Amino acid sequence: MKEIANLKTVARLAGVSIATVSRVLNGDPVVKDETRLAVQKAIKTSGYHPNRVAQRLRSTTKTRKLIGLLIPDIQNPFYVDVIRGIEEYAYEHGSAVVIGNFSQDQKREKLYIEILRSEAVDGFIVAPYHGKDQYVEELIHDGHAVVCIDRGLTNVNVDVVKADNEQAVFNAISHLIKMGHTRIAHVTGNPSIPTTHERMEGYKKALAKFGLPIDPEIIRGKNSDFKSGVEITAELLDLPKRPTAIFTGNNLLTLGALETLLTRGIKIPEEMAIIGFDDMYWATSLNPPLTAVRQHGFEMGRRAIELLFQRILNPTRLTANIIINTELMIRKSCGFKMKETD
Amino acid sequence: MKEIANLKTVARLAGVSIATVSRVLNGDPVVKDETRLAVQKAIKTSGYHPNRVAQRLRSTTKTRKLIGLLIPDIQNPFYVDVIRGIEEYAYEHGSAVVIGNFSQDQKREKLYIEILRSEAVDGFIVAPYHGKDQYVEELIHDGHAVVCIDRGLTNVNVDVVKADNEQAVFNAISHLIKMGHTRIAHVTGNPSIPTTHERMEGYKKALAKFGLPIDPEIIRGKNSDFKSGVEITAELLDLPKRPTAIFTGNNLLTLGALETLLTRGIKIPEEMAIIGFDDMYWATSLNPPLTAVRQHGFEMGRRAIELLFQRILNPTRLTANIIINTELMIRKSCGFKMKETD
DNA sequence: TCATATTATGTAAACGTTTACATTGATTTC
DNA sequence: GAAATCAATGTAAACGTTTACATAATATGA
Repeated sequence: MKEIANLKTVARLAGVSIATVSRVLNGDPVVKDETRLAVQKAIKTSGYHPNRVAQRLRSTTKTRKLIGLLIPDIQNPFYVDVIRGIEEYAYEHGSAVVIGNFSQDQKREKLYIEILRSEAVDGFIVAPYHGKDQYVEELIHDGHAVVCIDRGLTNVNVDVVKADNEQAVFNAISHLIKMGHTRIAHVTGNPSIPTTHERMEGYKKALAKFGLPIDPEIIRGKNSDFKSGVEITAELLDLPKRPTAIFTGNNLLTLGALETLLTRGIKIPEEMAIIGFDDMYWATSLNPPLTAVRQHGFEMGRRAIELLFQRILNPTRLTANIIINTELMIRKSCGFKMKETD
Repeated sequence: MKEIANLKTVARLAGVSIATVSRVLNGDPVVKDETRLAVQKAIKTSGYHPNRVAQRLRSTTKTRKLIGLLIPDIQNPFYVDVIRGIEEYAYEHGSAVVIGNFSQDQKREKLYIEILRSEAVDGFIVAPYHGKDQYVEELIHDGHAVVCIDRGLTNVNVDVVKADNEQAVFNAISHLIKMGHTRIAHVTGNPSIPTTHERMEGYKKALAKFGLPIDPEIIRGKNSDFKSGVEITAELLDLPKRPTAIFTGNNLLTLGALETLLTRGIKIPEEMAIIGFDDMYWATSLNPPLTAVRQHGFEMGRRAIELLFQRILNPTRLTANIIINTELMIRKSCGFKMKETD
């Protein structure tokens, strides 16, 4: 390992003390221009780069440009968008991001929180495991800067950036109803995730508004993954009184549903309409192109880290609750039912 | 901020010195059982967690459980698989992962390398920007533990985990030829990426083996993204002498190609067959399901971090070059041509 | 001209660990 | 019974920074 330049090296080279070098590095206006120049030259020739570990250890006061990110499922492209939004902003500000992907597993979430704590990150962006999340609550309680994304926390005041889940699903279901559907299934996600309930609310309210009955038979859910989408769609198809449309609670469920419809040879949208939550990059490459609820993940990530930076600078400011609007991207997967009912 | 327990706190609580506490924490067998018990109790009651920043600062010798990951494009799900493989293993070993997504931008790659260096990570897993990558080479030269993934480095001996790109594409093209295709287009990726060339090699060798001509007109590429896939496929369709099959160089290009085929109303595989590099989770939900080359990204990630850990423990061991086999997943997107030639 | 204010720099402590070395008390050896 | 060994623990330096404080050099005011 090549011996690496540190403050001492630079100080020796410039013929000053390490304090002066440090001052130059931190832009302290007190140093004489002449000295500053000499130091800057020494920094250059020695190839010095500050050691962020030492910096972080030393100063509890300043922000030290490392932030922690806790993601429930990195396989879900929605979170990849979120990550990109966060990372983009972090990059612009010279910060690095440590990512913990806890795979919707609480034990794992806990371990990552411990690691990130002891890495002394400046703050956390978390999509909590659950609306009640003991570990995240502790984090906040202990005075760490925390911003929740996608999901809030019921017991605690905290900055949150999320989508208008209920409204989004309300709009999507309303659209299906206007298309003439009266028997609309809902493939829901993991019930321990707060968004699942919000989306359910929107579903129920839309049915209620149009005076349609709520049939528990066609509201089904296991997890929020591909496999559940496959299985539940199969169950729905086997029902004596089949739905004519399916609303899927996230992008993985959507793909699972599509696979089942495809292998069973069900025509979309003639035999089964479908709207999915999450408008992914592959939605327009599908045949037919998928009508989907678009969450602006990138934007959400960006807003979250902005909030986090603000909180780090001002730990006592009031908590904010940012709701990002969704868009219903109408394409071809639920388009023809209306004609049947003409 | 709640005052946080450190060695001193624990030492005071247990009535010993901080050295003894440290010894207990590191499992030094020299401490008396009685003392060990007392210390362990104090650790528990104080809620002590070691400060990884201080640990990392202090000891250059031991591995300090932080590894750096440099990814060219986190939007590409192939890399998400790789990340998952890495992260899974890291998690099992109590390590954390700092991710830098450099978006195939060399300046950005450089900044992340600097950050990760100064974070004193134990080692790096990198998919280099280019076969010649000055910054990664410097890293290796300076004695850091580095493993390359997906792409090697031409100038330097380094551990590499990659796919058998050439063979993979050779197989895919051979399959198309056996299906009766004689005019097969190749939508290639960004030419600065080493894998692009390896895949091209496989394409050319397959054509050569079957005595088919190589027509530059139908070998086209810009970048490795969705947009390029859309545009190049449109160009191919507008050609006076249209190809009957397309091979796309990565999953983003594939989706782009599919979108164009879809909007133009081209029937797959009757009017245009397609095989894509990268078998993504959405491949079976496509209509028709996509024939694709499967790279085992998760496995690749896992092997890479195994290599990295080995190298950290033994910096002088010979470099390894692990080639992970791919599989051609034959589905429905290039299935019917044979009949036409019957 | 001398005390005082100002400017620029240096000194040393601190952050929380690990670890070489020193110290203590007990035990063994001759 | 003194010397030597051993076991268990403590002391203090070190990692690379930042920063309060001390110091030195210079300028200011009477």
